[in-house]
Amino acid sequence: MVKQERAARSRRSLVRAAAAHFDRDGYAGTSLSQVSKSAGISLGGLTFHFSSKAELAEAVEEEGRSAAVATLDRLIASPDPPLRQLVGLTVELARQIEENDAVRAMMRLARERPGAPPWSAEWLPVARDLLQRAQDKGQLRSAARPEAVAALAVHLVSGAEMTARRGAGGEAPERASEVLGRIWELVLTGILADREDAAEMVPRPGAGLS
Amino acid sequence: MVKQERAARSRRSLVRAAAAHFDRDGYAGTSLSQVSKSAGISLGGLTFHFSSKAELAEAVEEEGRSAAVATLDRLIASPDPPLRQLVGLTVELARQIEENDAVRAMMRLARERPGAPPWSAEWLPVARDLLQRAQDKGQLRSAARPEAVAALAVHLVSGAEMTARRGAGGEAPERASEVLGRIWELVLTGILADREDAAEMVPRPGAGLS
Amino acid sequence: MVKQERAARSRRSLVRAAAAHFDRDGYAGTSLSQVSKSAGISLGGLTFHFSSKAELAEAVEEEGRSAAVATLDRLIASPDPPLRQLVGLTVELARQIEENDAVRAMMRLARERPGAPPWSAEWLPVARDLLQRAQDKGQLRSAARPEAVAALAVHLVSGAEMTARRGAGGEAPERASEVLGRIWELVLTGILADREDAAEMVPRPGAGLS
Amino acid sequence: MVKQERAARSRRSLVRAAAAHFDRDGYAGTSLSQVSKSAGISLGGLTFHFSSKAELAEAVEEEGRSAAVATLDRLIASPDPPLRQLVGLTVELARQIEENDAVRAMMRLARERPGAPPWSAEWLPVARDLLQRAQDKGQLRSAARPEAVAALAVHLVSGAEMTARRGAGGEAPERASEVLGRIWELVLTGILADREDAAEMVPRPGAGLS
DNA sequence: ACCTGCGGGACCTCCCGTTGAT
DNA sequence: ATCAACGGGAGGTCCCGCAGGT
Repeated sequence: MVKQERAARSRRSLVRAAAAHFDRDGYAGTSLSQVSKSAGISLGGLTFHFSSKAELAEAVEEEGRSAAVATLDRLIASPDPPLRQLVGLTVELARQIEENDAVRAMMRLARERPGAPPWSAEWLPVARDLLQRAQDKGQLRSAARPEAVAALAVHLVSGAEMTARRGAGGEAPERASEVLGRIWELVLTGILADREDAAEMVPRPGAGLS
Repeated sequence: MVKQERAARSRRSLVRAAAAHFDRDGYAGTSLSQVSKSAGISLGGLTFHFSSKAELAEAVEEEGRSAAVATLDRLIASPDPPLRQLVGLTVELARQIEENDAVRAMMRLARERPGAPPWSAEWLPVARDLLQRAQDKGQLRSAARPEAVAALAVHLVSGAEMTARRGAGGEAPERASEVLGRIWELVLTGILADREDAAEMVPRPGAGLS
Repeated sequence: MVKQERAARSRRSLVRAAAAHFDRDGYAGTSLSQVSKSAGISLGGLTFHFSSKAELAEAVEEEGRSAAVATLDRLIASPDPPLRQLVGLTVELARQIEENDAVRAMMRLARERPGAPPWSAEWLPVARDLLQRAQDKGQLRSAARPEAVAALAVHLVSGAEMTARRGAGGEAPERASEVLGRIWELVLTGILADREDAAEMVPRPGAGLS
Repeated sequence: MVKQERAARSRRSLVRAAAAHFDRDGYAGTSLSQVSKSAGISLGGLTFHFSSKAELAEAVEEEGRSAAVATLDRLIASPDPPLRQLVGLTVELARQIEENDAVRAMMRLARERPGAPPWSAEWLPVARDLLQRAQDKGQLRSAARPEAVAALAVHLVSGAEMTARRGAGGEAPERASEVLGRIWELVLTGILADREDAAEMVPRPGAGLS
């Protein structure tokens, strides 16, 4: 019993240390010896818990993923209207990205590891569902097709991750979640003073350099 | 003369091969021997041109950066209105990201290498200037402050990079630049059917989980 | 327990093999792969015990130094008169130099490695002390100042090292310690038949080519 | 003609630079690129003059050797008595060792390069001859056999080299040639106050640790 | 004839991820 | 859960050709 408790604590501290390293240095840039040193566990001990580097990375991914989906689950349980839920979902995600090493590590690992499923697969279906319901309730402009808004959401979350990652060393620690909130206000109502101009603002695909 | 020509060709093929590897595997995940093999140049030859991995990475960054700024320079020379220029700028950037290994590699390296200036420093000032002029001409809604729109643009370009990167292995080769175009159409005119609802869609910062 | 024993044996055989190589080829001329091969330990195993070449060299130096000072300690514990102790000290040192790879390697490494303290610092103070006592007891000629005799001892030990080193490959395996003994007999009593001639035998410093 | 002059100058500056490096870092520790940089000649140029590192080392050895034998030749032409010539010979050698990079490099290379003839082969015959003549003239004590004195001379020159080499970085730049002079004064007349004690000062060979 | 730019591999030191013996 | 050892590359350097210009 006591042994198992100690083992669980070791495992947790290994995952936590690994998350920090994977987040900062990526998969290839992280060495197991660094992780074991940060966690205060011998390299042999690390091997006992995770028999390979890939396995450790998967544990970190799992940790981050579950933290993120826990947030999602809490949010979609709220009684808010669907569109607000979508916005809240991305903003909360951004907050997790800012504050949780494992979440950032998970996103980075999902990108860098070959064959891993993209992280957006976890929440995109939810987002699409919310948007469908928003459309059904007439909250969306007719031109705003759910699929396009979902793509927008993906782009914004990507941007939030970059903002959070860069902000760590910058002098202006602007919070990614707040930036994202301001962007949503903008996006929801639109940028143009005159909506009629929109058509000629976007270059036609394949048109080359105007 | 002949020598210099051959040297220049070798150098170029090294940079090209390195760009592909850095793009795919990142800085730490790329080995010089792989690069030299891909380029068909011996490791000694690589060392002659680039005395360290960091130097090679800098050359790749420079290559990608100059390709990108060349595109920017061409765009801002057009007589289009500023807002359209901004949209075109991001869309053309996305196209470069799709098509040019070196540009993708440059963006990735700029993130992964410590101490490197963020790539957005190159085009953000231009974007801010365009937005200021758009505001002066009354093209922006009063609520759309230039700084916020610039932040939006950064997020969208980040998202375009991720889209382009993921698309490489996916089954749906959706072009990042086209996706970006559709997103801009959405964003310019807004998402909400009723603009009055915007205020209550975005959670107040610091409010926690609503 | 058994593990630690095996580890100690591995370590020792590494140090022994390294001593032979450092002695023969010097610091820069010795490669770790050669050492690991000679010791019958894989290169990775070597790295486990000594994380760098410098660290291995230090272990070899320490090994040789301790062997030498052990000899010194045994000698100065004898009841012999001081001058005889000094002679015995250099002769025993010469014997160590002949027979012990680590001692030779230590002396060579102490010369070749930048920043390392010269080996003579270890025994010169002892020699000076012996000479001072010899002078106090009236065993030295008045012209033989302790400092000068100490310098002579240093020269002779240097010469013994060279003799031992060259002898390894020569056809005349003359033992350095025996040669040194004969030299001391000579030096103690002097070379000249007529001591009065000494003054005009040595060129005055700064006189150039007489 | 002009070409050849320039070539000779290049060659000389290469040898000079190489001497400094070989002296400081030894054969294995010296890289051709460093030498070429110090000499201000391209690496290809170096290869033109010396087609291999060994060849360059031989040129340096030759340079140092000829400088040393020139000194010897000048000395043995003097009308001094033989013993004084021997002393002068070693002292002048020490002076060369102090002042001439190539001489120091030559001595080091002669030790480090496998198969090279020992440098003492160059002057030992001369020394032996001088000692024989000194004995014939009755200048030596009967116990001072020429062969033993020659061995002493070799030891002293070895010691002078070490003194010169170590002195470079020390705080007391004591000149090797002056130290050697004082040692000779000592050695010529002897160290002991009472010559009768000599027999019991030197341990019998093979006696082990007294 | 003299020198250089360019390129080729072999190797070196160091580190990494992993595995048995205990 | 550890200690000890392994083998495979990593990045980097080295010594050396060889085609070509001056």
